[in-house]
Amino acid sequence: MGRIKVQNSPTIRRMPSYLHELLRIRLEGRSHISTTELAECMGIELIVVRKDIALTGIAGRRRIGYEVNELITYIKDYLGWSGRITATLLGVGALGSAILGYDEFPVYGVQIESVFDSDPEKIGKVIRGHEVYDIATIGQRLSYSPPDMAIICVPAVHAQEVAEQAVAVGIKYIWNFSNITLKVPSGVIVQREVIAGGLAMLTVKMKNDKAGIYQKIE
Amino acid sequence: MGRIKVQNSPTIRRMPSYLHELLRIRLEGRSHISTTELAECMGIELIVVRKDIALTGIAGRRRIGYEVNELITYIKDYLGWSGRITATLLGVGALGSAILGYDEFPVYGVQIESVFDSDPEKIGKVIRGHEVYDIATIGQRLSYSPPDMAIICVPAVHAQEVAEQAVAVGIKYIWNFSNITLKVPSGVIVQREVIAGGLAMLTVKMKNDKAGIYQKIE
DNA sequence: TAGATTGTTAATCGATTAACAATC
DNA sequence: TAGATTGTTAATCGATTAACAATC
Repeated sequence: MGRIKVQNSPTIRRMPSYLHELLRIRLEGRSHISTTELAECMGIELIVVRKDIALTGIAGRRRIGYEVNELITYIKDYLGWSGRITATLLGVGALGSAILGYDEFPVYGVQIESVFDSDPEKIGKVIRGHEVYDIATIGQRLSYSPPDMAIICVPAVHAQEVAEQAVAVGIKYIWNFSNITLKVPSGVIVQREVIAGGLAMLTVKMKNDKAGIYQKIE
Repeated sequence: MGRIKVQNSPTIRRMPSYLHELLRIRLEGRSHISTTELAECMGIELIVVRKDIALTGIAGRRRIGYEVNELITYIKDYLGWSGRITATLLGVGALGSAILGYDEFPVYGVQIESVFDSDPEKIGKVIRGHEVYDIATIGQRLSYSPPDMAIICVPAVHAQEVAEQAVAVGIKYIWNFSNITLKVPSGVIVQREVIAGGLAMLTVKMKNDKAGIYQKIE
């Protein structure tokens, strides 16, 4: 059974918060920000922010700080959020619907392209602008050009089965909102931890076979 | 500005998963479980599970393992989930509604007692069995006997204001689902991190003024 | 007994924190 | 210049991992 280790996971957990704050700061029209100020407005120790920002590899200007746009780019790169991630939502119950309505996904580069459910009441209906497809048709609809990620919001009893279907069509990332640990083949990354207040995905960085935030990979 | 430090936070993050798994195992009618088996079925390293379980202070039986019911009790105690936590839900939009419908809250001892919103369309309506009250009446309704926790699901622009109202009525824990960092008086614990796949609250253990998972306390 | 498991102690590793150098 | 800030190196702390003792 292989495992993946998440490196710098505390830093990775904080990164989305920096990103969120920076996006807010950019909206205010600010062009530069110092770690001093960022630490102050986020309630995090200065040295922590400094170390985290340093990890992105960005160069700052002494006495001035970092260019906001540039820092946003560096953090996105660090998190692997710079490219667009296409996603399919599997299960559009209460939580799935809330996720579908989360209007900051585009900001983070996540684009939900399709929505599936097994409830005949929902199939064919349009929810938040997305037509709901029958989950039984997932192979037929997605295997030609699978999205990067499946967001699993089905009840726990169906989660494993649905995850396997997702893997079968070639999906490589699973964001698992169900209550169970999913067993998927090696190479598929299952993310089970979520940071609310941002609904941020935790980026997974591979390492060797050591401990950390694990997912069983079989 | 004071700060709180979370001790053993990696362990605390894992505890709800153990709890969830144990509840499942108990439903199967099992009376005992070994860390070997628990580690195997959860995909976590044996030694990690062993250390975590040891932290709860439970005594096991060699060659047999731990009594499932007892272990559940010890983990709940460790997390501070043994007593019942009363809660009020502030904001019943898509996410709030999903939270309201989360049927495992009672398992974890969280009891949502009241629901507030500011939308005239929703006030007075009954959503998932709860009458929605006007958020403007929160002081009048809750200050006599405030719940332990406020679950904040209002839009980011209102989150700070709503948090302050919650604090004003005497609420001591805030579970913040909004996108912003809340500024609250010292002594109120704001939890911003959530583990999905369990929607588990992260228990906060106080320590001295060192680093860790912080919340600004002012 | 042998082996599976708990229980405990020590070693290692990595994250946090402190201290200070560099410089605009 | 003085001071604010970045940048860097070292020290400390705590979590993970390894090793092994105890025992049913």
